[in-house]
Amino acid sequence: MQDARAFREAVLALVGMIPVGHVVTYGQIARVAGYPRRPRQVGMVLKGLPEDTTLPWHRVVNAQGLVPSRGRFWGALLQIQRLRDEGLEVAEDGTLDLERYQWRGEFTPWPQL
DNA sequence: ATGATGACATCTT
DNA sequence: AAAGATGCCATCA
Repeated sequence: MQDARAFREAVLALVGMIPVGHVVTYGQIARVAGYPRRPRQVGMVLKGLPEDTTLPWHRVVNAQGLVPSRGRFWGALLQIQRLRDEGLEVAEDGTLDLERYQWRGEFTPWPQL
């Protein structure tokens, strides 16, 4: 590990690069950030985000396409709501079609945003 | 300081 | 295919 603070910064940066209408998994973020074995810490970072953050944290889901881990956490409903607002089809359970929505492209800063 | 917990993933029964 | 075990490490009690 290099630095917890740097890790957090990297994660936040990547999350902000997720295109609208797409989602990524925790493992994906961790891997691209350069920390292949720390998907969990990614979640820790997001948990620490302020409520008024502009970061699209709702576009981060687990590897199964299930929104929050145990089905319902503090704001699963909110996350699902937001995803739907962006035009994604999310089931009541919070499950969604990863094959269809997972972002597979490069994580680069928005070309025009 | 030690031990338990967790917005997860992956491997092994 | 489904359930259990392991890895990981920052945060909390």
